[in-house]
Amino acid sequence: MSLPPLFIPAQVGRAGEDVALQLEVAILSEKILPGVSLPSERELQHQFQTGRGVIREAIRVLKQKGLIEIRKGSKGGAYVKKIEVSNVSESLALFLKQNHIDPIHVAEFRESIDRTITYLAIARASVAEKQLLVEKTKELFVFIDQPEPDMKVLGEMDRDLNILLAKMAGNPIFEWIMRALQLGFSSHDQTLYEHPDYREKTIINWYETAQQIADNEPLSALASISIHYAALRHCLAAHNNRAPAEAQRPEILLKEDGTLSNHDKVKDL
Amino acid sequence: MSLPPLFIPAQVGRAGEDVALQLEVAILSEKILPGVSLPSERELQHQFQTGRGVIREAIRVLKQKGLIEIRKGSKGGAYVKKIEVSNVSESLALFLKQNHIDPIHVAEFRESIDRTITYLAIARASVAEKQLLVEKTKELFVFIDQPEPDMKVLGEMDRDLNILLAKMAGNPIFEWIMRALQLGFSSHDQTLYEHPDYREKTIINWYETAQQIADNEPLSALASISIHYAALRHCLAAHNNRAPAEAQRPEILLKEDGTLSNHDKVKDL
DNA sequence: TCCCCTAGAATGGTACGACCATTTATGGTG
DNA sequence: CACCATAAATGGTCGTACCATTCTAGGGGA
Repeated sequence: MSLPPLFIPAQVGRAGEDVALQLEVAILSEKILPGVSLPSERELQHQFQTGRGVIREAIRVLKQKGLIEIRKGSKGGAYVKKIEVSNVSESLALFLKQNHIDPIHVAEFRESIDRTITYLAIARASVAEKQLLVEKTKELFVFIDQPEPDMKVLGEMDRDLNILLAKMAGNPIFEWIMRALQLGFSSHDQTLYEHPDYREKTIINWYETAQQIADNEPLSALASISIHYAALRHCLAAHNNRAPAEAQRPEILLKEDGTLSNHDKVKDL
Repeated sequence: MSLPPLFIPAQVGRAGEDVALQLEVAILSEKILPGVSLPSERELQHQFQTGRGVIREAIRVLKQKGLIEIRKGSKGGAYVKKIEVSNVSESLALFLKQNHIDPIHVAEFRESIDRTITYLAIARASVAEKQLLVEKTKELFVFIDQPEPDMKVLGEMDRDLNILLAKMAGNPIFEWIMRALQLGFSSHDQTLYEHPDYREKTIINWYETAQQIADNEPLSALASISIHYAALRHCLAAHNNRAPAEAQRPEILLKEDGTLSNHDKVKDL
């Protein structure tokens, strides 16, 4: 109760956006703190003087933005949470996905990021963190010589290693970028792990890089990274030759074919 | 019509997510192309065998993800669009806002990106592009010695220069990242332009960098960039000293104060 | 014939009410 | 004291009605 009620009635026509905006402001300005729930939908409905549908749509938007988390049942509701890197990464991943980025460009970008991350990690990470990285890379060795390794597990370990390293750089933006890249192209490093040859080399390379990071040898570590990406480029080139896959983007369909209804313009499954 | 109807009825309990997911897959797999609209809400309602509210919530999610654009009226509907950088930058900005990212981290990230971009631009851009960059940087000189420069125009020119340079790197990812950064922190480089001293130095530095790129002198160009960011760091440090702004994040409130209703836990306006 | 303008249709936006499903708290029963 | 049934709170779904906006087609006037 009380409260010059925090929220004011929404204007019609864009009530949804209005409500979402007011709630977002309240959250970002920390008038509602992480861990606390927003009022229930029915309560908000009263405060905003609007229909419940509007409230629900606004809440969906906030949920999508990663600002809140929704729980069902008694004591349920929309709980404010801290934005986490993983939430934000999705949009970049989506973006990269829909724009058909050439894997070679992704590799190039990642190499650039990786080099900086490595450099920073050597300078900033604690001895314990560096040692942890080495230990984690050691775990990869169980995959060597296996004829049929569990690619899912291997990919996940690789991903975790990359994120761990990014964290060690001590700059959250790098972690964000790395997570986004992993989300968008989890299948990416897979190409390297597919061939037993490359797999072994890549795993050894990971271990050596970690060791060089732990030993504070930036030049050696950067050299290892160069080797890794040279292998990746080589591998990608081989793939491309096998399947040139022109991937021409279809142009936007114009609407002059007025004879078709919307869902007739849709490609068949 | 036709169609083994593209979409299948949604399960209850999480129908909204289900619908959103199916629509997203249809869009990302290009079963529905950019510029074409999804079926109307009422049509989707039939295809998914669900209520209209569910459809609307799903559509809100897609809109928030930046996958579609909604138009009212006849021939209105949810039109698929290509994802644009603005969506990425919005979530990036949101992330930085709620997590109180240190500007120094942004600068660090940008420096890393800038160095790679410069390196690539020297290797890949055409002579004409490089000359264009030089010409554009020359235009900055009109701002030197002006006591009250139009910061808006200056900021815009700086932004365009950055994006132009990113384009010259010949890898779209760098361009997009640069655009996102510019949109997310347009105010960022402003700090450098605010002081007449730094302003002049920064402008001269831009020109020198462009010239060195045109002359294919990567090492000199990288040195110039280092100087630029050293100045930026210095400038940011000065700002921080003036306003330490501890910005302690309040810890998550626990729920043991069961006597208060949800909206009583909210801070007053 | 040509232009404008209005009426209708299509579509998203809002409101309300009912009921279901899930979760938590409460209190009774063994 | 432990366990379980019941009630209450809350999000999730459905359906209907109506409003607001936009496009289109057809009619009326110049």
